[in-house]
Amino acid sequence: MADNGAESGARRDRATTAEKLKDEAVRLFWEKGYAATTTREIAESLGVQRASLYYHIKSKEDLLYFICVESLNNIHTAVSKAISALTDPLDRVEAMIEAHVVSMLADREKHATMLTELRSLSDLRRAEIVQLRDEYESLVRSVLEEAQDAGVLWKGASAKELELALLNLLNWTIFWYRPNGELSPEDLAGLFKEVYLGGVART
Amino acid sequence: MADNGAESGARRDRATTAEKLKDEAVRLFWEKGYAATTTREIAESLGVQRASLYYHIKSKEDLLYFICVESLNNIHTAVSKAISALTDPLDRVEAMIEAHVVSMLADREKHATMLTELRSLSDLRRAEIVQLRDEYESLVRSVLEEAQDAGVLWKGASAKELELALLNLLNWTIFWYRPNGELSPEDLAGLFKEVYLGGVART
DNA sequence: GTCTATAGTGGGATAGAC
DNA sequence: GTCTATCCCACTATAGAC
Repeated sequence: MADNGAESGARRDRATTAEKLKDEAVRLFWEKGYAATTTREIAESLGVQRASLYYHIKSKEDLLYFICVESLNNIHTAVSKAISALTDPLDRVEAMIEAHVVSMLADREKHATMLTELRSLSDLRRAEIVQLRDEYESLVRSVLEEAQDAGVLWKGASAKELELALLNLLNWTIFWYRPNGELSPEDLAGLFKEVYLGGVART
Repeated sequence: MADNGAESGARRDRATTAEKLKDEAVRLFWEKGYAATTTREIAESLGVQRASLYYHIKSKEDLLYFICVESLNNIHTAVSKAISALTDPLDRVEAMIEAHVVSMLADREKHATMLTELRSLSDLRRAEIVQLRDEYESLVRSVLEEAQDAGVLWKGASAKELELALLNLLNWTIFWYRPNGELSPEDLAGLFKEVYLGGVART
């Protein structure tokens, strides 16, 4: 019942203050944006004084940075794992879509914050996150390219173009998905697989 | 009367200070985010003192509000116009995709700001913008639904689901499109039409 | 590990001259 | 329509007691 979101209520109760801090930060960053979220609000949500935060973190930017790293590691791991046991190229594409959508929506606030607040990081840290993101996108592209080479995906566009179109189709979901809405992450993954692979025209 | 209907290409050179102010604001809002952009920066970019801004606007939020209204009016008008002369349901879907992509990318910063900074508006103004957005989305949905009714689009998903999938595919483009990149807005519209209508699987 | 208190900076907006 | 000068507030982060 209270088990919505990626991390169960039970885990949250046992979480260290540092972990609760990160959970609260990601919630507020997604709700209001990084720049508009104040350390005062984060402290209030946790029921501690502002100064106490700085025992756990060095700066507000630390929170954003760790959120971005975790987000990309999580989705990269989830997708790698989902396709690792499969050999059929089209099966791998479908498993990738499913894992991407389910992982992204299970940890929706974290992924959304990573995808939209990159610009708020310092140059150095932003470059690090962009590299992690590029590595993940390379994985996606290679799975699509293998399917093209196997002759089961359209070759009228480059693998890069197929990757851009696929990530377009999947990622925008974070802006309108609601955990208690009509469509589950699995429903959405199914819809996107149909649309991406089969198209919607019926003549 | 003298101001009426000034939408020409030479508009920028003759733009009033109020118009230049809005142009500069949208550039900065998209680059750094609304909350992270200061009125000091906007004034500096225009080469005026901070206080001078307040002759033209009542508050910083005014700028965001007017940007959002313009953005939605522009894309709604562009798409309405593009489909108005067409009767074939599939032609209308294709023209809608083309007009949405070209309009969105021609005015990229404005649309991107509207789509990502809605949460920074006051409750009242946000509700107004959400309604404008809903009206545009209804137009998109009705075009898709007519094509379903005509038997030329897949009926395995609701018109609402087809709409969500289509806007996903198109809108995320604002995050990676670069005006001087390899792909023109027309190229991208073509790619998205192929992917959305025909799918990418080839068995 | 959390507290009280505050330093130090930068923010949006206004008053009134020209 | 733009200027100089300034108010007042909110922000991040730190110092040092407990």
